[in-house]
Amino acid sequence: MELRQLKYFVRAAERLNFTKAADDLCITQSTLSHQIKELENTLNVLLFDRIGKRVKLTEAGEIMLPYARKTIHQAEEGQQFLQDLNELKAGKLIIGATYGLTELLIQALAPFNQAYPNVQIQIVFGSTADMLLKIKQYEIDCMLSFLPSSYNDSDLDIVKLFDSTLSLIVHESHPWSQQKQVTLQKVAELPLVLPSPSYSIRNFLDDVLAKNNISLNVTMEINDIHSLLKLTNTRQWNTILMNSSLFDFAELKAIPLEGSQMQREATITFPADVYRKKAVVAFTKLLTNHF
Amino acid sequence: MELRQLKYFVRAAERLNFTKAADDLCITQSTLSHQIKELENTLNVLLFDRIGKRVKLTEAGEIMLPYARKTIHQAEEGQQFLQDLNELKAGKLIIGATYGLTELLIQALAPFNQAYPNVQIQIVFGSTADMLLKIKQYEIDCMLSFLPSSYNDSDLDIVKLFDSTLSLIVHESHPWSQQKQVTLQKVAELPLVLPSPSYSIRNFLDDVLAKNNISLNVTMEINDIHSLLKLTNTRQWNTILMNSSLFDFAELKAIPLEGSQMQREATITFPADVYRKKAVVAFTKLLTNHF
DNA sequence: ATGATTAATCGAAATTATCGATTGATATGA
DNA sequence: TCATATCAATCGATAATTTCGATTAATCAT
Repeated sequence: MELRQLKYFVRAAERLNFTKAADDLCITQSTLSHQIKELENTLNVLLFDRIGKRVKLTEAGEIMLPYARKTIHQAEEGQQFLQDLNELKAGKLIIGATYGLTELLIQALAPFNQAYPNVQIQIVFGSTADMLLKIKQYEIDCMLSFLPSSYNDSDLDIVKLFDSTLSLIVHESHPWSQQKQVTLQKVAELPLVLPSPSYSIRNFLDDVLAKNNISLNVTMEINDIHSLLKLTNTRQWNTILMNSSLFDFAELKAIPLEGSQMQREATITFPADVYRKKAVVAFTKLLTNHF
Repeated sequence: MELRQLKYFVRAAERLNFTKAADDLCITQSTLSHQIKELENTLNVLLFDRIGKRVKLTEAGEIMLPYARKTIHQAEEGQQFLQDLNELKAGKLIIGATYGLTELLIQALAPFNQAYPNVQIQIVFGSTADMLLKIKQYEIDCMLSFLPSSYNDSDLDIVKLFDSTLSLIVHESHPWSQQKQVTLQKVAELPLVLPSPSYSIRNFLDDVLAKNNISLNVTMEINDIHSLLKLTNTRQWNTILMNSSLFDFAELKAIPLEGSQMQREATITFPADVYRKKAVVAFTKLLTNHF
């Protein structure tokens, strides 16, 4: 059993297609087949069911997969530690983020990159659920999301960044733009463009609406936050977002919605009990110092 | 970086003497030196200080050592789990069954659990059609049902367990309780409580009745086999079931119905052409040995 | 039927690990 | 101080392993 074989196995298990997995790994399908077989021999157990031209994990394969992942990760963690020791002259930081925190992320990246120009950054956007999966599979180093800091999972370490309030976003020329608060009832009068139901903020909003038995005047749905703000900037529509999603549109105003259940926590989440890269610590410090 | 190299490293770090470590590992000192150097190259850091003929861990080596140990351990832990699985010290068995075979299933489960106490068992009751779907989607490992062993489906592997005969179930105090057979005509005279039409045995029975143009005196329908037997045990009603459904009611007698089309095969069915878990094989052996 | 897709297999080539012998450095002890 | 023993590094040769490319056989979709 070698790390190489475990890496091949994990990729094959993820793809459930030897040819494509081999492609990913930059080896031939023949090599992959051979090495998987070799691994199966040393483990004395079949890892894949070969059903015709299909492959599928056996029970043993399902069991071995998380061990393989953990083994590989463990080795890489040690390597990462050594690299960090080399004074952040190298390294890689993989950040997951939900779309609602795009603006926060982008604001944080600029100073981080200035401070550590040699740290390679990789951003992965996705849903909170996607991210949680990736965190557990060690695919990302940390994630920015609206996860309650009370969310209970011993595999996770969740740090609160700030509270964010569900807000009506209007152009500064809008008659309400100077108001300190606004009720949902009033918002129902306005023409709105909202984020698609695939966004967690939309689910949050829909929950609130259902609880208060209010329905809105939704003229458009769109699955990109930046486009949403651009449309609001045309003065033709208004939208609803967490106020933290609004950053560098100088002409837009966020008016918090009145009510107690309108707040969510923006948090940064890490896999618990594993060594935290220097780059991750630096990035986190940058974020928390900001608030 | 390979597990082999990590193992060499750990031994060398423990011995702080390459020659002796190499001896322990059954390789030559030359090989050990070479592989350590290779590891140092991929990690881009020196793991040992070579002071004259002495070797001693560097700071990096000290850091890497626990990671190397953990990595190796992680891999071996997975291997151990698979080994256990192979000896049925672990594992999971998902069995589908139709309600009519509840008693058979329960009788088989006790000795199985005694033999393999660490195998987790999950039972899924449902109709034969449900089960067939689940089998094809690999959601269950096997199913117990009254499926004809001649049922033709290349995706399935069907093994006959025994023949079961449609029977009148009466209390031992019933005047007919010593009879060897009884005709459907006679049964029509008795007050009956029958399984609901959602059960396959009921469909089977209804088919037989239609073919013979007989109708019964049904006072109650109930969708639970055990309750059916309890009601029969009160002497107030009688019922009709496959004789194999009757197990541990000592005071009840099953009188086979006369006729050639009264038999059905109890079978165990597997998805064909896929790896069969050790637990499945053991469970099947236990069942077939019983008959 | 037919063509496309996929995993297994086989022999050859490339790469890598291992060995044995040697070297050079350095402790140790007379 | 000098000989000797010990130890890791190095080198060239060999053995083992990995990888590749081509082919086969099975099966899936049309």
